[in-house]
Amino acid sequence: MAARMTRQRAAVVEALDELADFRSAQQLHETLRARGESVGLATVYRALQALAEASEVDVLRAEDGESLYRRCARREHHHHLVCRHCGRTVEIDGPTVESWASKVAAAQGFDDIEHTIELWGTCADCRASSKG
Amino acid sequence: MAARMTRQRAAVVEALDELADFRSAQQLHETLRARGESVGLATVYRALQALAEASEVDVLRAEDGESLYRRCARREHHHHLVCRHCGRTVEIDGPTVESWASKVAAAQGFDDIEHTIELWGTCADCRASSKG
DNA sequence: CGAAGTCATGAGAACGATTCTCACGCGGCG
DNA sequence: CGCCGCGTGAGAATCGTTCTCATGACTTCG
Repeated sequence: MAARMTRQRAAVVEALDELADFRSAQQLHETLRARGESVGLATVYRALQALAEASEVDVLRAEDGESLYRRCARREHHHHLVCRHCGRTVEIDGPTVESWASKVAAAQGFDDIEHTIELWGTCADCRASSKG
Repeated sequence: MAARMTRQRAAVVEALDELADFRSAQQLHETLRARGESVGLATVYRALQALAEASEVDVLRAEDGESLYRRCARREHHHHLVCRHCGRTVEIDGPTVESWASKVAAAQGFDDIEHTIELWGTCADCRASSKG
């Protein structure tokens, strides 16, 4: 049942493992190309989709709507603080937030609650280089 | 400097005022068509863009990436609890969440923090009709 | 080892939302 | 009332993503 492990999928996973930060499918595709690991773009998308379904990677949407992927350290529910310039990512949790979210939603009679909580900012490095 | 008030823009604003919930540009376009208020799709997009810039409407991204627009009661920062089926929306604030977000971000050395906090769920009505 | 079946691949087409182009027309000031 | 410039709209263009379909790579079975 598990997805067949092919050269291409292995390459995608490997690339994700090395890049600690959120990357778009297209960026990953280019990275693989640059490395000589030729993989079709469609395959990259499929691999990412499969990984996302298996909770092997986290997905989030950049402000322009592009999907970004990342191999996270923990598979449990968590959120991210992401640098909007370089993609640098810090995993965070917010137990307070979680309970607040479900409380609020329940109070309004809503069910099947999901929440999107992402923080975007400029990391110290990017701030330094833009001011330098 | 202010945008020129044309029949088309007025129509978009009016439609937003009547529809309390988040709607996509395309839905609004159809609504206007249906009413006989013929407005080009491009114009709807432009109007919404202008309104969003002026903070006259709130924008958020549906799970599939489509942009949804809504005329909110308050112009101050707030969040939303949205029914993913019908778009029904409840405005919420989370003072706790706000401070948590900035604290966490600052602790990591991030600047220019923005946060995305949206709650998605199924409202009571949609739950009833899907179970009926 | 070889055959057959299954699932993966990849190039390009298709898609859907959004933006752009550009000729034309309305809005508002003088 | 007339001019100038922004707004409009139809369709083309863009861009990320998904689909199609012929081909290729494993697996399993003989």
